[in-house]
Amino acid sequence: MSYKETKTLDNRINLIEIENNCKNFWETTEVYRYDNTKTREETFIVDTPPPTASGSLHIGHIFSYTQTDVVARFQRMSGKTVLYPIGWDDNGLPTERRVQNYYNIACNPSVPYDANFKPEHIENDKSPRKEVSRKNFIEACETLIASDEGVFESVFKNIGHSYDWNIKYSTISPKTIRVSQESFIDLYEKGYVTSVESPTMWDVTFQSAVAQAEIEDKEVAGFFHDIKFKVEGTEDYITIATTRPEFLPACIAIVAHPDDERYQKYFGKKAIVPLFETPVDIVPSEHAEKDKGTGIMMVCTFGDAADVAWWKQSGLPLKQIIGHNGCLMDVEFGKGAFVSNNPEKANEVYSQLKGQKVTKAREILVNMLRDNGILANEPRPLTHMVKFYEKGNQPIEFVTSRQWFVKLLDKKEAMIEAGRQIKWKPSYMQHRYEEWVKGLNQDWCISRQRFFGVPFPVWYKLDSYGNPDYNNPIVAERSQLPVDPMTDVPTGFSEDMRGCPNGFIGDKDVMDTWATSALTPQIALDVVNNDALTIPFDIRPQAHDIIRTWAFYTIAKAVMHSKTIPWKEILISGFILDPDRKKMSKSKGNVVTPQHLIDNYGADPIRYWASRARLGIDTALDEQVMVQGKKLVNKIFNASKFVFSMVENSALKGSINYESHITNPMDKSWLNKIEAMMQQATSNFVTHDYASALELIEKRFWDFCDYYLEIVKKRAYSPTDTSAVASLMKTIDTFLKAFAPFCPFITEEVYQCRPWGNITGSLHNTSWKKEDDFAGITASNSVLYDNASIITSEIRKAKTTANTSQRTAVSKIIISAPLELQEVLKEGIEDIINVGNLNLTALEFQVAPELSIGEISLDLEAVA
RNA sequence: GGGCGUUUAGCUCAGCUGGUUAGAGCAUCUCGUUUACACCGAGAGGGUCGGGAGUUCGAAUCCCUCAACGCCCACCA
Repeated sequence: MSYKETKTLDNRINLIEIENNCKNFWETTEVYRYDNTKTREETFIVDTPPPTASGSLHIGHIFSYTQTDVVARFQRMSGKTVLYPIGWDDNGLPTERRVQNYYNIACNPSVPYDANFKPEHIENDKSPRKEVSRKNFIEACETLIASDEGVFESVFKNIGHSYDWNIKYSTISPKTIRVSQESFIDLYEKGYVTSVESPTMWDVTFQSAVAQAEIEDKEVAGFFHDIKFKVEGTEDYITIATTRPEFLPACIAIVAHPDDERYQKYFGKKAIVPLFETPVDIVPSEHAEKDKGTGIMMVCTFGDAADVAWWKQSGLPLKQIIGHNGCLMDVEFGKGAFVSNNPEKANEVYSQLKGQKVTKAREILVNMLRDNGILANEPRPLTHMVKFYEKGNQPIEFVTSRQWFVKLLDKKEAMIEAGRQIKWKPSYMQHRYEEWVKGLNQDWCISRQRFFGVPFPVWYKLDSYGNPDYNNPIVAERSQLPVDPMTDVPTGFSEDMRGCPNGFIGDKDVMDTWATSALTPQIALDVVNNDALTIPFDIRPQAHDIIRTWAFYTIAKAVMHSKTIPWKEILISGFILDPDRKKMSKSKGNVVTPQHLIDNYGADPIRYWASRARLGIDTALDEQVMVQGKKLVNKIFNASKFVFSMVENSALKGSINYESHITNPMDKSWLNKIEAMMQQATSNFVTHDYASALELIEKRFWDFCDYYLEIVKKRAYSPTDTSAVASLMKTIDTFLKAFAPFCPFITEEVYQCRPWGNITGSLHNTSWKKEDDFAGITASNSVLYDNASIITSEIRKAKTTANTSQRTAVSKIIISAPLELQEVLKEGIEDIINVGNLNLTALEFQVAPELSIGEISLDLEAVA
């Protein structure tokens, strides 16, 4: 497979054609294929983030993923084989939500499977959501992600990311499910994971448990309600301020600060919950603060996280009133924990609340309080922060349910230590990680009451009454994996025993999506199946918003599974902000999609834009930088074309020996700068500072176009010269490699059309730099070239000042310089005369003892 | 309330192991050019480096302090 038929550059640049040729060439010749036969030392491993495949990519993805690609490309050209997998994070709630909306269906596990059901997308479908079986729902998810992922794949290919597409995975594939279930079993066997019945943060919209990392605070308007509680055995009332009066029926205690003078006399007494006539203890507790509200508060099960903590240490019975759907459950006063002095009245009041949503119940209850004169005054408006599930639109509630938890709180030290062994770039990002770990106050709830995810490889035995024995789960054997306990059967049982007394049931929950994506290193290793490779990987690239989730959970799992770190370095990219410096997000509606920018500017210019940004720095979207990139790409094309024409014109073609041809001091002086550039760029790249490398290379490249090329072009066109032409060839070759990680398309095009040397494969499989690249062809310094460029600049300035054309001949130049410098300059006299458009006689040197080497002063005479 | 970051030309950003006159691109203005490139070239103007105080022979760079903005966390009766 050759790159293209005619190996010449077009007269004008055609980016679309170039991009298509490259994509085709790279794919058919497998330029980016990972070599599975190499050792760990010969391999560079990237723990690529699997993007959430539901929905669309935004320009921020392209930004950060391109930065990683630049790093990976450098490593590849440095002789490593690069394990650079790509995957899709397609399990979990985002996909379910998208599927629900796209096909207008909802999953109802009690509906039977319909083999003929085909999900269909109808624009603006207003009909009621069709309920389908769990299996039909999962199939619909699979259908939609297949097409979403196709779109992602083509964008990534269009932007030139060098993934090995053979190493592609998805987090819902059977292989991944096996890895994830194996992880669960390992943690279970180590005793790190347990199932616990306890109050959990619960999203009532999705009716699922959620984890601390998925919580987002939102500012919400609400009211303070001042409610009067009678103190039993006295005529006194105490006023309690609450934002959640609907929790009155679930009140378990009244607390005030132990030092609070106002309430000392009530400690040990009971307060009567109004309307429900429930006596509750008034107790001293640090939980209350003297100067907040009225200084005295009610504890309910559960108004907030603090209530949960207080309840756990109180030993008091649980009064759960919020159901899984966010409505008030059916409870009966006078029974169990729901004590009342007047159960009849309490039940009468509660009957008006039950089945209502929280907000409606609050409204009803407040009206009843007002009507009964129990409000000390009218509700006072306030805005306060309320916890939401990050993808939900109703506040989370605390609901008691059975969930699987990974014990993390006892491993904080180990996780902080692991974080310290990883090199964070930028280094201050490690702070964020440590602060998060230190602030962790809950274990990791990994079960979700959803459908499209990794099932728990667990069943429960049923006793003779049909009750599940949650304390002794039947965990799948590793050889069985992957399993779906809802359809697969545990060893020793048969399908007809499912759901029957003395039989079994499957765990119907699925895992938190992070429980699987925290295994991306293990998933990648599983895909390539090479025993020589292990964690830690070389780099983990990711954005800073998911340090608390993805980075944290990946470290946690690596520590728990193998007591090691998952990667040596973590590269944190910044965000793309919209031009008003606001974070781009779907909810703000300011998301910019990448494909039209790629279409407008071309892939290389977009990559240039991404590569200019430093790690960790948030950057405003600025198309001016893409314009700059486009100019650079255009210049690479044109300068190369120009050099090609000189090469075609000269005798130098085929294989050349640079050392014997590059003899002119001016050329050697220039190549000294090129060699220095490559050395510096290499050391920048070694620390993943691609942006500094690019800055350096770009600066030198414009220097090349503006000065060196102008200085030597006359000589290069002369039939007797070979040095300038050879030097230009070496220069172009070097720049192509230098720009290759940043602008893979244009550099490949130019490389393939190069009229010299043997071209056997892709530029991107050539070597970035060899030890002896510049042996024998560079001067020991660049004084000659530096001064020649200063003289060139001065001549141009003089002509511009004289408002005359740059082609005008200069009649005389007097250069003042120390003698040593004059000697150096005389070695490049021919080029200096050419660039000034002078006669040989018109250049004069003057001795200037006050100047030192490297300094000149110039007198131009009579620009004619 | 805690942690972290940012603040440099009209805009987007470099520079910050302290050292000549603080840089680039875009934008603005002037001039030029059509055999590498109008997706062009040559040049010019434009900044008391967020404010204040300090260390130093010397500070955009180091220390302190204040402010604005952003992100994360906590509180949220």
